[in-house]
Amino acid sequence: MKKELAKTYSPKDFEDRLYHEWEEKKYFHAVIDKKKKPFTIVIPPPNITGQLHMGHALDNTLQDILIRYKRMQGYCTLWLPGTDHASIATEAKIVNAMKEEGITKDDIGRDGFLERAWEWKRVYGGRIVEQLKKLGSSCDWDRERFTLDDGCSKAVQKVFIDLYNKGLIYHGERIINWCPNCKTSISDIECEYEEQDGFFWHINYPLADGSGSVEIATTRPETLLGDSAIAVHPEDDRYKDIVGKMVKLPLTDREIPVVADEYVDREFGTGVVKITPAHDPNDFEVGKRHDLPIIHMMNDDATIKEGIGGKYAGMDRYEARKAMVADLEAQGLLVKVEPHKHNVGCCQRCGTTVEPMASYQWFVAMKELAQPAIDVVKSGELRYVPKRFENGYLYWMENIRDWCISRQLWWGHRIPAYYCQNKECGHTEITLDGISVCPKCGGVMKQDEDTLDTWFSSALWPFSTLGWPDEDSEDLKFFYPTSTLVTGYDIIFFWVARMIFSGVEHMGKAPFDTVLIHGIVRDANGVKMSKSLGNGIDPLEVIDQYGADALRFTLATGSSAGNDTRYSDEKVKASRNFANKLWNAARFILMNIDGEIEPGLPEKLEQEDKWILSTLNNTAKAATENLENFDQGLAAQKAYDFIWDQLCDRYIEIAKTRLNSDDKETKDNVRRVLVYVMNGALKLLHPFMPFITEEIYQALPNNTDSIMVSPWPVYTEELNFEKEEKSLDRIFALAKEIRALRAQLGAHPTNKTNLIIETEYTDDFEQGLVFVEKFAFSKDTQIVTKFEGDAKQYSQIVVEGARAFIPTGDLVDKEKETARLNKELANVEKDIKIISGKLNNAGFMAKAPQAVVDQEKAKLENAMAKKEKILESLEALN
RNA sequence: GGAAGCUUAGCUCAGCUGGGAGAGCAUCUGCCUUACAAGCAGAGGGUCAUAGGUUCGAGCCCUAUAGUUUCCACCA
Repeated sequence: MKKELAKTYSPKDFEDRLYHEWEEKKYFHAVIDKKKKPFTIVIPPPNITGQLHMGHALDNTLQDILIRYKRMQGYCTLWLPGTDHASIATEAKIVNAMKEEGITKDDIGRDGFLERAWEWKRVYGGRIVEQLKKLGSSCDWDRERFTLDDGCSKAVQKVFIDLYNKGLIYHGERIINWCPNCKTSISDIECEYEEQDGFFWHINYPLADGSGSVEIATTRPETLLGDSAIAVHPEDDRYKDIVGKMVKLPLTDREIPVVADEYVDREFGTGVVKITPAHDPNDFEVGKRHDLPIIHMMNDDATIKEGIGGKYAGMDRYEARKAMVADLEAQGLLVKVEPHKHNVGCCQRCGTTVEPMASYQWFVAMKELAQPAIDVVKSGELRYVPKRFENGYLYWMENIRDWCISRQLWWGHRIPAYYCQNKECGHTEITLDGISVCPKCGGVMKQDEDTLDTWFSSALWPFSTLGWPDEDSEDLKFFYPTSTLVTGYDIIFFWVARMIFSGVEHMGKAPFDTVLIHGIVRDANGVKMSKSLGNGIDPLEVIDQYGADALRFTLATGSSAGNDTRYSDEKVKASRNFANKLWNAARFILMNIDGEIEPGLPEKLEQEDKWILSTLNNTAKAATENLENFDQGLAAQKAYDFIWDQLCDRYIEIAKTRLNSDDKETKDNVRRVLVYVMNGALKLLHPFMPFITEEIYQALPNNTDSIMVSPWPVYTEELNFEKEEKSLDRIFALAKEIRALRAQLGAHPTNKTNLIIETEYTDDFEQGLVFVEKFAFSKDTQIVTKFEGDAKQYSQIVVEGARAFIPTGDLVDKEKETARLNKELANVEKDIKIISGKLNNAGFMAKAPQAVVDQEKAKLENAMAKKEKILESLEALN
């Protein structure tokens, strides 16, 4: 024996130890073996600002399950880990930390800031990695990457340049979402809409020729300062006459034209819209069509601009709104104010209301990139599990807009664009190598100050981490495309979609064949766990209390693909109890094998051995199918049911008789089966509960040092014992009936039931009978003799043709027994009615498959027999 | 405004291509049976949201309705 198991299950005592052992033995490390098929997962890189939360725990548990399963199946498995620099999130944290010290970014400058950022990474970047290890994640840490490391940065630069050269990245003025708090542009999907109660202000714009005024309605009166026109629908008869005229822009001395544009909805508001090209995407388009000036009226902190804003200059946008509305009212230009609900875009990061602004930024032209990314899903080259997530993906891709990728941040990949400072030259150079002298005019070149959207680098993750752009990288050749990507539905657009088009564009192949989508983790009340609500539960505390295995098992069985899962302590406790059950079963086996037992099965198998082996065999088959279908929860459940119900509650109980035998061979045989079945069960459970299964496996006799690298159980015909399985399942049904009867009769466990059995079954039942004697129904029942004498003196139980008789005596309460029998009689009669109804149905007889018909016929026969017996018994009682 | 998911036992959820409703927790009863009380043996509890339809047969397929959640769009 190699190892002792502690008396009580205490995961803390071995989880860390085993993890270190695995790491030392390099079990996580993928060594390219061309004889094997690769199976690769790239981790969704957690932010370096992050702390492990339940979402990570779920995501990584699912990945580890797949990886461990495939590793045992003999694939060359690589789970590639890493972290994300998380440009905006990290920068915000550092800025906040600096605030405490009373320092701003400008105080320390770009280099000083980056120094701090790297220091932050050094201190906190490893935190989440250590936390992932607590969970048991079998990542190849030798290949750990960081989105801002040299390799990834090189990939980013190359992609930028390639796309620029193909004309798919461009610099231009567009309406972007501006966060006045983060002081950077953000992409469309980083802008989250929130319904707010606002107002609709109706304002009169006087016609310049003095012939009256035009009433417009707006939710944002302060942007009036940036108006460059008002617009009406070209076919709106009400306003036909004013098109082309000028109106006086209130609160300013400007005059702006009335234009006609089909964009205007005649039904909405007054049918007249103020056009502010610099601060509204639709107005921007209208402005382009009518060649209107773009008037920027706000600074990057959302205060009103000097020079445009007049007396409002310097005011915050909401302050200005108040002041302007008051002034409009004073001038009699405010017609009315209506309450109005509308959606306001907010910064995903900080919640500040974003300001749509016309701005010069870098964009990725998406249309051309999107099409192949649509095709790979439509053709089935890449699939989502569950499939329904393909709809959202395709819709998004088909309606995609250009991606704003430049950020006014310092922490990130700096844009490799250099501009000639000589205004007459103005040359732009995009280059990997940096450049300080203009190749055209010899002037000074300066690099773009901006960095790239953090998702630009994560989009390349499946190949940048494997060595790209080095085409000769062995890792890249062997492991790309990767296999399964596991992530939550919340980042399909941010990340998955972008990886797909990037992979197709730069590698010519989709980056993975399957995207496994899971839901989010909610608390016991179904509320999304979040920092701000404070309802998050720290996975590390759960691990500390119940063990990583219990947490993993809970998360794996808690939901099916694509669906949210509710976390509750009760569930973890139940999982821990299961681990405890397994632990004790293992202890029992170890206690009884008493020295070395040869791994492998004995020559002679008893009926119950065949039953448990066959059941294990079928469980392996079913669980494997579940895993292949990405139904991890179902596979885990199968292992659970097998271990608890079949192995512990039945086989181990049965085995006790033989373990007590004086015959060495009898004893050894059952010991070997016990060890074999336990090993098999451990393997089926290992992907879900890696620690406890390893700890037990190492204590049991077997052929491999670690369960991690032992082969996955494969279904085999040799261990398929259908007859024994059926026969014993029938016996168990009988046992259940007997126990139920005993319970109803109030029999005390020490008061043994004398049991007499009669059956129409011959061979296998005779064997079953022998077995029943061994099992003895948990020692509360014993067989005294075969049936003889007057059936009327017995309570009886019928299970598919087998009958058991319990002598009526002190055990039987006459009234209770009569009631029980009457109830059973009613049930049987109901069954008979249903079944015969079916059999008399011409349609059923004509169309149902023969097997179903036969099944029904057998059921009817059984039920009829049962009815007879019950009637007999009732008669006997009275 | 558009789309998708969900509605099954008191609670949380499984139920594969249609063939007589399941688990865990909770509740109740009896047991410290020498691996495990984090356990064992039982019991109760469901017109599978509602109404139609297809079918010999529907929790499962179709249609509509209600409730609920989420995503997308964002007409000032």
